Amino acid sequence: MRQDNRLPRVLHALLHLNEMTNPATSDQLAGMLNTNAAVVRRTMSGLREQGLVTSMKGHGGGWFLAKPLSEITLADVYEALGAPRLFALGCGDDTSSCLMEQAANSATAKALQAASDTFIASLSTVTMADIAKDFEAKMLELGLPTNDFSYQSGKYK
Amino acid sequence: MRQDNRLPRVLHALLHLNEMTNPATSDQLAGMLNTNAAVVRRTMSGLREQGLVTSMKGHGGGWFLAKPLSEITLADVYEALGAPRLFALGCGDDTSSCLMEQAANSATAKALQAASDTFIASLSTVTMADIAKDFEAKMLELGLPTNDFSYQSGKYK
DNA sequence: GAATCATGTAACTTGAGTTGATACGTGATT
DNA sequence: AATCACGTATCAACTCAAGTTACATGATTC
Repeated sequence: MRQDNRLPRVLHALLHLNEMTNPATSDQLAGMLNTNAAVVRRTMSGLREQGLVTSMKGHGGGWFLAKPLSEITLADVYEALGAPRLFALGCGDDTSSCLMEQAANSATAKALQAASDTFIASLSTVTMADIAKDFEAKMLELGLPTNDFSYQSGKYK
Repeated sequence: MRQDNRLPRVLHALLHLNEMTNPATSDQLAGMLNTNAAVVRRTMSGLREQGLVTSMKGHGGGWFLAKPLSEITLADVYEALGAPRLFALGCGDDTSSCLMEQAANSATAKALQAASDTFIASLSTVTMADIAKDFEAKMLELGLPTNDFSYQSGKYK
């Protein structure tokens, strides 16, 4: 399967939304994320349904945060995306009548379950605000003004 | 992407090999794993290279264990398969010049790394012999003789 | 109220990678 | 010499995110 990059993508989008004063259109976000508007709408729709962001139609419309980043954990975002399949690995078919196969599948499933638990737990401990803080720290480190978001030739400033 | 079931499949195969007195042909294993001989050969080739199993050509040839199950951990098997990609999720493109994207990708990567570490650690603590023991326990529980491996109409006995 | 902007959504194509299937070469046994 | 079985290459099938296009709907502006 091709890689599913929706999670890091949406995290990226939320960071940008946090820095904007006006709603960002799907086209603007698409430019930031190097994709197109339809993908943005499709991907962000889950976040809207979960109340993480709001979208408005018409002139001056677009996307904006529905709550502060400090109240959004990475786990919230992952869930809002529909908790997409985490693993490329499967644990076999559980309908087999072979006891050996059941034992093999069960052993695989246990390891995957442990990994999944760790993943969710890891996401739960981090808020979007934490990521924003990391970003700002790096900006300072590079000697850049933290209010300059013209990361690519000022294209989206 | 389609799910990668090589790990549970190979575990299943190893359990069967452990119970056989003669080498198992690829065709026999294919029957046990509900696939075909070419897939078996392809999938098992990594295990042969890592010295977990041996294969012999010609009359009476086939696959057999190169070491006892107690000396094979699930991590060994996973590595022998080439440590196939674990996640369906990606952590984004790390060549981006956008610091926000880097922060988003980094946060995703951390969670994936933690999950991967847990997965490998979990695999490392279990040997194939442990799985075989689980299997035998279930056989006893069901009141079946532990030396009866005719799990499907005695087809492979 | 007409034009424009922007979301909402559907339909189709593309791309990556395991799996399934077939074929054929090579070595070992009888 | 015939047969068995592995070793390997090739090709099609299937899955699902991502890319793309198109069009309907609603909100704003003039």
